[in-house]
Amino acid sequence: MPHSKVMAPAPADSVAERPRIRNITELARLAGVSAGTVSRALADKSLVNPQTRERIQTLAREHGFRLNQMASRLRTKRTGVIGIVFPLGHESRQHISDPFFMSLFGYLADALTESGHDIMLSRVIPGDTEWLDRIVSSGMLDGALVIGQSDQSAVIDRVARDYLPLVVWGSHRPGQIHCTVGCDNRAGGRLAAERLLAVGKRHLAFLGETRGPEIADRLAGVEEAIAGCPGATLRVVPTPLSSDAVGEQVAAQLAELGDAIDGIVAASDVIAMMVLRVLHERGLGVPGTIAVVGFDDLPIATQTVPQLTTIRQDLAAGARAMVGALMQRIAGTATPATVLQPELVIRESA
Amino acid sequence: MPHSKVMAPAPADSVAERPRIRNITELARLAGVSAGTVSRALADKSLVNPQTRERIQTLAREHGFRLNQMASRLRTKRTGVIGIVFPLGHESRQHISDPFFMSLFGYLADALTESGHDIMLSRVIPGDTEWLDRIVSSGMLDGALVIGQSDQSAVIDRVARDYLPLVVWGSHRPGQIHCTVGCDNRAGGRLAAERLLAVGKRHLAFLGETRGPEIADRLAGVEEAIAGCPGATLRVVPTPLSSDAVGEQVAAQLAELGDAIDGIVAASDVIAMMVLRVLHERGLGVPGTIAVVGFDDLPIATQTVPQLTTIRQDLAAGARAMVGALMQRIAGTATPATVLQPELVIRESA
DNA sequence: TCGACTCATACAATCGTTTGCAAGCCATAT
DNA sequence: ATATGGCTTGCAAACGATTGTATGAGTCGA
Repeated sequence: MPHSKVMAPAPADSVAERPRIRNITELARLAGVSAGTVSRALADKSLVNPQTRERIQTLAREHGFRLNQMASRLRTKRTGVIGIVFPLGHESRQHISDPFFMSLFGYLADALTESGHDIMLSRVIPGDTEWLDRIVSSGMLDGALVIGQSDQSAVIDRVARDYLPLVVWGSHRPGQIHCTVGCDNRAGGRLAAERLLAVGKRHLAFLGETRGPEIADRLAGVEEAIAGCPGATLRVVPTPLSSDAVGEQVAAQLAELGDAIDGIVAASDVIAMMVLRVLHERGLGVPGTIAVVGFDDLPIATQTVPQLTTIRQDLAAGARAMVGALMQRIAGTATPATVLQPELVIRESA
Repeated sequence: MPHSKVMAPAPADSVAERPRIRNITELARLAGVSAGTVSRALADKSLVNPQTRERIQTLAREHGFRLNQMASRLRTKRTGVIGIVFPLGHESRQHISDPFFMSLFGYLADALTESGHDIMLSRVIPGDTEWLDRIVSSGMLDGALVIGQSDQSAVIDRVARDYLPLVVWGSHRPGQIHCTVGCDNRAGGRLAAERLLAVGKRHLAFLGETRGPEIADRLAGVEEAIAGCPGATLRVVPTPLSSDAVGEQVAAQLAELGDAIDGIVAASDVIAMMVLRVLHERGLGVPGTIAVVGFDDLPIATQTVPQLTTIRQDLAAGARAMVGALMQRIAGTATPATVLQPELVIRESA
């Protein structure tokens, strides 16, 4: 069958006038050299005569010629693409536009493009335990970054056993195989609770879904602080990190808690933001009646009313650490986990 | 089997034990067939005997074998990857984590993965006029989606002239070559201003950077409404959509405007949010003293205090329209622009 | 029993680039 | 004049999957 090509709506311009150069061989014929030479010239290899190189490069530019990446990547076995994945184990309704994910993603994107890599965002099919296997063995990636462990630590560990170029944002646990970068969530939780205790609050609630190690560690930190303060109490309320209905859920939870509490540690700024809104609607003063501490210090934390007191994770540094570790692993060197120190940022809500 | 013995999670390395299968030929030898047959079997082609097919698929699964995507894509000339780009023409400090971008991106990601496509996020080098050329001729993409025209309409048009699979979120202008999906920004601007006029405000300010067609259209709509209302005045203040220092900038601008205004049309919800925060700090009542209308109706619009009255763009519908048009264009059919109708959402701020 | 016909599989060319090796050219040293 | 060696360049074999065509083994009817 002949090549049936659909015609685009009549274009006509200078570039299209010249016969389209479709591959390196055609360009080679045009330049009067061999394909190999063109390849080397375009790659700026020193083996070709500077004049020839310049001539070929000019020709390529004039004809708007670009190398076919698929062929090149097939040959070199380097794709220049890094996968970024956001596992949604226990919260399949969690949206990709989750602010935390997006913030870290933005920093990662900056760091990766800086080092000349493209980014592929991979879909995670909820309920599938092979999600990471599919992604790393797709043959499209030089390496992968996973944002958040969710409740998928076991899956990640299994893959990490024989796939080196993999770095994960999350908590490091003893015996864990995969390389993590993340903050000391336990210390962060402790800081949050200590702040509330310091401003005189005694009856705290923790809002967060503790199935993943990160949030669990934050809760552990809170519990530690509580244990160190006689008379202090803690209620734990499972609240998903973010989803469509989380607003109403928070409202219901707070209504149920009633007057039993005077301080809240939210597992994330997003949850804290919803909490502030609900408290405002119920006419409860923040921080007077109930004080609130968030976690993450996302940009939105400064935009809430009142501004959010929160635990800062340095995501820019975290992203740099992740990319650095990944590059080492791509080069073949295993890397240890990185633990960043969280920091209490005092604003108005506690 | 004797007493119940706790099984250490059987190091499922039954996979790792066997010699690693690296390509289709090795798998073929193992299965005692030819490479071609394996290829067809894995692709579920009907030409192979069902038994053979099943046997090969099982073998592939046991050995954790996946096709090399690069090779496959080189051969078929289909990549299954769609590029998503965010041009940053006049606002190079605008961050990739811009909430509007991320919201639309989220919907696009959903729609694209639904249709079995991968997503590649491409970097735009500020100050480079070849950014889109590089992206579309990288050979990695089946098509591209551009989010926002910024001030790059000319560049986009030039590329669209001979690259069909390209769809852009933004405004449609007469004579424009590239296919857009977007809302009627002029109508949206008019709705916003009319709302302010309807609640008795007469001295309005428009906060937004009007170099791109979208914001310019919104302003045009506002001006239309003003023109239809004797005694109404308008001040236009160029405010970037989002960047690191935009908060302070808004503060300075509002301070300068002083008491000259009683209503604000913000070019986006993000700007509106900053405006609310600044007004609150300066003790100005919203909507009493100054009423505020945003644009976009992002999720954050319901989280502000007071909740934001804004112009809703249906991003979910927009994303579906973009992906639909792109699929048609990939198949070779040109598509017309889609214009969605914006809608006034009245909350508390105006 | 033989040709026609199916069905399943093997063969081999192809996608476009990269790269080790060989070959050609030219200048310099012997 | 010949050998030596440095630069350039050409040649051809990969990379791994896909697919049109050819081949071989059965099956069936006459």
